[in-house]
Amino acid sequence: MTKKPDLSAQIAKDIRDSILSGALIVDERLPSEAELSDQFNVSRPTVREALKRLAAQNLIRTQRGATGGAFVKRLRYEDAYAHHITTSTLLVSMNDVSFETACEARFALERACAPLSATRRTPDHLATMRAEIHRQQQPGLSDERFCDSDVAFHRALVDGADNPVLSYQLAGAVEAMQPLMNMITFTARSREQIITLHTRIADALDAHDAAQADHALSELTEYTLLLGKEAMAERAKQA
Amino acid sequence: MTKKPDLSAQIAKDIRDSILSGALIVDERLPSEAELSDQFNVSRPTVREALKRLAAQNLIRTQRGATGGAFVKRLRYEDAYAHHITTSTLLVSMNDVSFETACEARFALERACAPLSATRRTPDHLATMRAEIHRQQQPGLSDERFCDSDVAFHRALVDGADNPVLSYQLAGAVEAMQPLMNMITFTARSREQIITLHTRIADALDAHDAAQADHALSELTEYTLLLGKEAMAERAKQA
DNA sequence: CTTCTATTTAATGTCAGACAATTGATGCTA
DNA sequence: TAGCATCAATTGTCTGACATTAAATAGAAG
Repeated sequence: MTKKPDLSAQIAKDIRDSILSGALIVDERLPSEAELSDQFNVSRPTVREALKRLAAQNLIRTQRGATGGAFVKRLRYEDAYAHHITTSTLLVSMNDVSFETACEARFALERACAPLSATRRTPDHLATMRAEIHRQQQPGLSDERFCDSDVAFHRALVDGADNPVLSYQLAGAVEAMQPLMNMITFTARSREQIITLHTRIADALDAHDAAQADHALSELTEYTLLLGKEAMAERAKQA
Repeated sequence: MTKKPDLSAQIAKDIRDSILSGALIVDERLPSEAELSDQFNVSRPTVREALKRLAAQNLIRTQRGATGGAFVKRLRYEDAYAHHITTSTLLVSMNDVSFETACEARFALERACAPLSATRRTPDHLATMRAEIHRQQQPGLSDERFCDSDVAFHRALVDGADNPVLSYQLAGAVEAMQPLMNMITFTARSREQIITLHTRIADALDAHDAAQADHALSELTEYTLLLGKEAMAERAKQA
């Protein structure tokens, strides 16, 4: 039952808890590395390792110079996004999540956004969606670019709900699917099908028609699952 | 436009990219700290800071001893959960996300799970939900405990969908709301109301009735928003 | 020959002290 | 007052050492 002491991890946990509990507030300066090593009775390198751990989690930022030091960082969506996406992607790839599971999660969440997006989408969101649809129609587009555009389209849909919490959680599900989507070979016919559905979705949001959007998204879910199943079968045959 | 070099951050990025790209696979051993300091032409403490960053992101684990070293870590849901939840919580609290926004996100996502949960929930999930409902009826229960039970109830609902990706993304939205929920004072009457809706949800899932579950969840959303609005008004009055 | 034990060894964990680089603050000068 | 040089505090980095851990190995006992 003896735990594994790891001073830098313990110290990081201590400070992290202080931030989480509100004992340390945003932009507050932590004691200097020298002071911390006194307080915790460890050497400066050990304190530094702890601080680097916190920095990796976007909990603090450091600044050099006379008035420098480590400061509690206001966690921004942009910073959290990158982390969230890589974690989600790794979770999917390292735990052998099936195409079906990832696909189901993604579209279930997107359908949760659709009604809100139908109400709140701005002309800007619609313009982005139309632009991506247009891009998807380009003849020489590689499969990978097609996927990129697909993600951009869906991101606009989600952002149309104008709820940053939703956007954040969704980003993980949408981006985590991309590696799986990239395993699909999109034929001209399947692209056409997808673009038709994208257009129906954009039209529905344009018309503030949540039911239509939901219906088109449902069809898109089914179709994507079918494409995935085909791609997996193809892959299995080659092995 | 001069960037800020920060060797340990750069090295961490290098290694992280190698993991993300698949150049380093799960359980593969990284070079020793001494070898890494040679490769990157930096000192061992700098390498260590980089490795600690990666460890904080659950990307590697380290092991002491003769055959020890740093190994690419299989990212587990349990590990990712804790990180995801603290990040989501901080995002909400540090960016002044309103009760309405967080609540809307949470219930929109839960409603996305409900149809799946109506199909797949096991007797185990139902039992958990019933147990939490029972707990919520206890007379002396503190508001905080009531919230805990509420979270547990909804977690069971989400887990009933039997989709780990969904559960993961949802956990962030549900847990991030807890601090906001804790600002609410639950009267006997409001608890009764919530318990009634929880019972309707459990009954609906029991009967595989997705429409009923959705309807009850919709009512619960409205009611929670109302409670939140009252709590915020109360709070504003006192200030 | 097998089994247990002691030793070796390679790795991470920690420490101490030093110097470099950065940057706001201070004080001097014109 | 404005501009400039200096100072001081702090993080960033390096060197070298020792402590701790745990597998592998060699040796002793049965």
